[in-house]
Amino acid sequence: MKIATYNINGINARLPVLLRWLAEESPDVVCLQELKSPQERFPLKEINAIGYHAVWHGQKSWNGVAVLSKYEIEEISRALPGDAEDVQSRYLEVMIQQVAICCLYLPNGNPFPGPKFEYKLTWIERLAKRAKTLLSMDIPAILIGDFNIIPTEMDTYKPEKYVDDALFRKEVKEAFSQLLEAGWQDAIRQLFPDQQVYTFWDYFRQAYSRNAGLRIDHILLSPSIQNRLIEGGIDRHVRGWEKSSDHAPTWIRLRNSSNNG
DNA sequence: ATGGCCACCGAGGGTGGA
Repeated sequence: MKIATYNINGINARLPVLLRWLAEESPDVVCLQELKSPQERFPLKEINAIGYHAVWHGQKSWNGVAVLSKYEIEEISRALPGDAEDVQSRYLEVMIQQVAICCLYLPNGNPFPGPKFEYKLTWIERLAKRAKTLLSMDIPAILIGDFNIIPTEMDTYKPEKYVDDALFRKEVKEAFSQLLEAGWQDAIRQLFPDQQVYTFWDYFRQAYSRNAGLRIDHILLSPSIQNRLIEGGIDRHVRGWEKSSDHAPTWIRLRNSSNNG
């Protein structure tokens, strides 16, 4: 089973890019972030037409998350527990093929310091709590999406530029490493232990052609699914397409649970 | 040090992204 995450940065503006990538790479499951579309403007017809089911949680102008799948999708939740007042569409938890998949769009948090950064920290605490519950359930689970976290210096082209950036603040890096200490595995780093790999390149200043990137999209595996990790990668060439998102699709392939396929 | 690019909404520039 091939599972991907892709911050699409406006699903209607990027629909040709999304459909082309789906046709070429044929992932089984795709977690999308930043739909930037109200619920009713999600392009379901086009997505169904190429063989994908979809569950989504839209929002006018900002945020919005979706899960596309060739398999049946059972929706578990469309809100991260812990704050009934939070109206931002940033979390969608589903069950696909006995795997709990948590599609998330973690708040950016800039500028630091300020209320947006505080919201980010609170959101991370809520996520950590949900992640802990999932671990206690001892089921195959995946935290996947745009974390807006640069985990280590290795994950940015220029660490010194990001010291006081909300993506690289120590509180945020610590929260990420605590998830790993709790038992979650950073699948992409596991597969590329010594290599600088990025998932995002700014639109500014030819960031993509200079490879001035960040690794901020992540796929974290619960212990009970880690032995199923076969391979993974970042479809960085998609970032070079006309009208592309500033993120690139990031994916892993898992062995089937019942056999070695 | 700053701004640069791109999407959103809505009808012009303001806001958010990372």
